[in-house]
Amino acid sequence: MTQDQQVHVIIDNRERKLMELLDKRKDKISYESKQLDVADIVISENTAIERKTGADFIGSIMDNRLFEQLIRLQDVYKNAILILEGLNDDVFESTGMNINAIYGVLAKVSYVLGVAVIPTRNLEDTVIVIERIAYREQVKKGSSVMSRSAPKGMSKKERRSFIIEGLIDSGPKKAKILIDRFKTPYKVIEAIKNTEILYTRTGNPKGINGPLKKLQGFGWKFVQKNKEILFGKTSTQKTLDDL
Amino acid sequence: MTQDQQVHVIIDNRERKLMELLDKRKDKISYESKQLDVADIVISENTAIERKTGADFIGSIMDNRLFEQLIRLQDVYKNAILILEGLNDDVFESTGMNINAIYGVLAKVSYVLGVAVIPTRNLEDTVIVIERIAYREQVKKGSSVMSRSAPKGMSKKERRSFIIEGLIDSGPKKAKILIDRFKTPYKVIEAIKNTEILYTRTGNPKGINGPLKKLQGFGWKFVQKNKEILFGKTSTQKTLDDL
DNA sequence: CTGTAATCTTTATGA
DNA sequence: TCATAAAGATTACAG
Repeated sequence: MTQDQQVHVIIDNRERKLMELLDKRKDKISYESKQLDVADIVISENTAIERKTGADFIGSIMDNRLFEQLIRLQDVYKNAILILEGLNDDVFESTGMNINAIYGVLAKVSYVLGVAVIPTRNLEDTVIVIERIAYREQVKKGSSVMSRSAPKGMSKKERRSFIIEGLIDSGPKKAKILIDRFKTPYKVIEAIKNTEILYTRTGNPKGINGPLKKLQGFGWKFVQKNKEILFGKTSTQKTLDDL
Repeated sequence: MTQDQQVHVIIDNRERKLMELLDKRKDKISYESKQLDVADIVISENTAIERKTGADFIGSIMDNRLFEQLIRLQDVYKNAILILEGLNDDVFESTGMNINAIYGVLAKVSYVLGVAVIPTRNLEDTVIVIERIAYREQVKKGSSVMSRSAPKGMSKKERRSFIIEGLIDSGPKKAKILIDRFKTPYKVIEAIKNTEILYTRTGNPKGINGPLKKLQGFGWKFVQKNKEILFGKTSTQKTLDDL
């Protein structure tokens, strides 16, 4: 899969270094530069990022600007993200600030305020994070691929897709299509059962006929494999009988 | 802010090193050790922490346990916190994992899943974070501590057995019984379809009748739940027809 | 989770 | 119509 879809973000015009790095990734991500007064990077209507280096972070704690900034960020954008860049030993040591206080703030930001905190090592990594978030927000929105292990908070539809995914030879995409069309796993299986493989006169599989016919993405291989899995059949080869 | 009040937490009994460090801070924080199945540190009824070192973090991404763990954590405790301990250069370099993947996971955990991520440099710092969070929960907010035998997720060891496991109320053992008896997934589903729930004269479920009757461990709850998932509504309430 | 390879479906094209 | 090739999409697997 080549995910060459471009994403687009808005960068505060003071983030020069960041823009330089983004220029090197023009094929993946494009940006426009603006004067922003609440965030450093805007991903979408709902999502924006505040970027702080370790020193910035400590500094903004000291002069009490941090919470003001983050609260404003949250006020404007539903998904407020704080990228903490290069919060390493040096920063902890070079500042006269109490370590307890630093972690107290971190705890408050992430779990009381509810701001998503993402630590990065440097600006290069920050670019990666921006790209990933933008990709998720702009391209992958709504293709929730659930991991095969959480049969708990799933809705009935999700659970059915999940069952189908395990029951037949398919991934999440096809499973969803099938459940959307046939509603229940049993109906899906019935549909597969009632779908026939068409052969050419010379005996080569050509296509399918039946309930799955009108759906996109389901061909004779799919039917053959799943019939084998579900019903144990092996040879559906009826070449000469039809004549 | 000097905290005179003691705080109390529950630590999973495998976290020996952590307990050693906590022992040195007896005046600030007390703890009890338990076998926890969903978190590493429990702060209060609503708040619990999963602690992962950099290597743990990468490892749990690779074998897909991370999201399962975090979703369960979130499911049990309203405030789910992930402490990322020592996620430094070494970790990034020593693993063959793609950096994009690592940051993709971080982004998903913190801003899609909504788990509070707090980076620390080492175990000592982790202790500080635990203390700060406990202090906030217990002293500042006056919330009570104490345990809560967490609802266990079904013990699925090797999830690689058979596809019937996708059925809602079936782990490996039941799946094996069903396959042993009915051979193919389709036959299993047919068997469930053909199994009726028996009701008392007053309309309460009593037992089952049909293919699953003679198998051990399959009752009306199993049939009811799975019929609903597989076939949709189950108005199989036929109490008087049989008379 | 991401990136790449493998697999499958569909469309296009020539026999 | 059939067979093959190319293109597009999805799934499988490794890191």
